[in-house]
Amino acid sequence: MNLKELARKLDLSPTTVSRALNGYPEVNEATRERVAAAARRYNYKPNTRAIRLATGRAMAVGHVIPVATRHEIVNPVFADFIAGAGEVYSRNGYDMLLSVVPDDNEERIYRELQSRGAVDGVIIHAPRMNDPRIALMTEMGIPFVVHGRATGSALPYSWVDVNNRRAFQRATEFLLDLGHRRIGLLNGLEFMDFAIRRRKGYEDALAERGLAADPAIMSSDEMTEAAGYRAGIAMLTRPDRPTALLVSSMIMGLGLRRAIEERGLRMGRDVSVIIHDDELSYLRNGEDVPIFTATRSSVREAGRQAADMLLDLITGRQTGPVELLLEAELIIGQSTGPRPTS
Amino acid sequence: MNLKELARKLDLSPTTVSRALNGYPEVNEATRERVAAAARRYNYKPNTRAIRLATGRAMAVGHVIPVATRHEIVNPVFADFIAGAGEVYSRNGYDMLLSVVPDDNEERIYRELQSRGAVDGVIIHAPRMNDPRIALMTEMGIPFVVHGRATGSALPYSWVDVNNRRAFQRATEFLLDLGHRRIGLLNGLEFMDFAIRRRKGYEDALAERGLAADPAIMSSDEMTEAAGYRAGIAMLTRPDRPTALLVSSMIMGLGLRRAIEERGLRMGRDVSVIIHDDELSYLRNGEDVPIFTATRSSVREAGRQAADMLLDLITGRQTGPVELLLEAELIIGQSTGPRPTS
DNA sequence: AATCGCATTCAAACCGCTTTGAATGCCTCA
DNA sequence: TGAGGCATTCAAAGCGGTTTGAATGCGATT
Repeated sequence: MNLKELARKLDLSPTTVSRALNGYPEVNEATRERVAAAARRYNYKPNTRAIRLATGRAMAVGHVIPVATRHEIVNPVFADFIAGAGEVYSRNGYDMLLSVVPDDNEERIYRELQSRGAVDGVIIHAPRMNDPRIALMTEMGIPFVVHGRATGSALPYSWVDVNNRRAFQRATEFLLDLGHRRIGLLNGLEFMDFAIRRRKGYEDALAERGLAADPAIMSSDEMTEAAGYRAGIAMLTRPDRPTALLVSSMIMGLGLRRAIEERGLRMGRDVSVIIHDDELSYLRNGEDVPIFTATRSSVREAGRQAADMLLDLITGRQTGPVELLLEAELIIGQSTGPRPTS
Repeated sequence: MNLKELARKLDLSPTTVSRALNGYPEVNEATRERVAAAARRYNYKPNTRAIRLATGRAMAVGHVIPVATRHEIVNPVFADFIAGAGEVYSRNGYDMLLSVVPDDNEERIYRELQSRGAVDGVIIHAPRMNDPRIALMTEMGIPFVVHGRATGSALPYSWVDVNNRRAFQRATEFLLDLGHRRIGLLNGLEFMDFAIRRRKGYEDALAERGLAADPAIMSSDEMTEAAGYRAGIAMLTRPDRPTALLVSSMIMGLGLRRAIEERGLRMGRDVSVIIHDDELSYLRNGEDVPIFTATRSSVREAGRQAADMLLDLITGRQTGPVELLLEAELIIGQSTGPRPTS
């Protein structure tokens, strides 16, 4: 059952039927009702493909998921980010298009999505420093929202980000207040923007108390369990081992905990740990009592906000760059305590 | 740049250009090359919307990701499964459409995908016992592949699954061979098909040695870190605590390890643990030496296989139900040892 | 020289909707 | 009575491809 057929049954032109169903004002109310009834009766559903071609809108949003070619790693926060964004899309009748792409091949995919007219807008994931994608998107003229920011990018753009600098600054200050002086950092890869900002926050807090960051107890790596373990072992076997550590993710924190326990130490007593908690649904930081003291910010909520913002840009409800900075909470768990005396 | 324009530049008809690009045989080779060169030069990409309308094919595959309404949990294996499937799709020019849906609302979404003509086929995730979606898909006549199986479904259907029963049977036997007699199970939710099969394998192995499964040391829950911890604490505080545990996921295993260590026990000495390892990219089971003894099967590979199978069904390269049972490896790590004498 | 077959190419219809510009009918007002 | 205005409906032209059926040109065959 298509529009033409339905129109014939009603003895109306396709034009009128289309207008009746799409709520145009120039249709007689009686006619509109007749059409609506027939549409219901014959179970008419307009063909999406035709609508898209006719209107020129894709009614779809693209998410390009870069897979680190180096280690084939998929960022675990995507699942929850996308869950949040997906809610918003389906509420608004948009589809979500996912492209999984080796991260050395992203530009081609964006260009293709654009020229094929497959999407009306795009979410940029995992921005790096001076990320070239921002210039690319701007040049292509596709509405886009960045999840995170790209330090060094001259152009204005829309983004949703957590205040990573502030979060890690506060976390560091909290450790300093507990008396810690030797505080290590287990960071993500430091060409990722969020990692740069976290490091900045950490260094700023130390500097403010006249402490210098010690590269020997700062690491930067993929945020996996194994990397957390590896860096943990390396730092904790040093004679001048840190008494506290800042960790960029829950998963890394689990690896670190393994290292701590393997070294016969106790987390929260011998070594204090603060992680960043994205509130991944399958990896909650404890239930009533948090396992880790953490800077916390829901990545699912970020997904919702970014999707909302993007739809605003696509539909023209908003123009020009929009920015949203979410603050992370600092929640106190069992993994921190005063500097051990000894 | 569209087809008409490109044709004009080449001084050819749209027909010929279209055929040249789509590899039809009736085009002169010289012409084909000329067209290909021009397409490259002008960066021509056929408009997806138009192709879809003209051919009636969506050139897209749907993945419906159910989000557990109870706890809002996104299954962490999706990310890697989708990474695997996505590779296959993009190699074949298909798009991947993701719908994130509360799990009580799935049917409507499938019907909609179908009637809107948004996809050519669908992957069914996380099948449950007697899963109604199989009958639904069959009735709607959409090609589909199930990731997993649905015990109790009478209809034939295509699937890709791990031999979960066999994996857990072997794992249990391995523990029995190490002298363990009191072996617990930390399973996923037991309306999920894979969980039913794992339990079956575990019970079969016990029964074969004349042992009965003890419900007091069997749990079934969401596969989160917290649930692993909770079940671990519960079982390990029993006077007749198990000396070995089978765990349905790496993440749960991490929670269990936390419980073990908190109880002052040592994993691999006081308590043996075998997990199931999906080889999630961000959660590798150790690097050279596995942390956990594990039944191992790559979910990313499963994603590739399922996608391949689905495309075969869509294009008609395969008809009728196809089945693929992947065997899990049993890899020995540091989390198992002989039953402690005491 | 006329016919045929083959390799190429093309014009036009079509996919199913939206949208523009025009037409129709009826009522109102001068 | 005729013009103007308004409400309503319609025919036809897109959107950008694919596909059908016909046309063209040319060498080979009779």
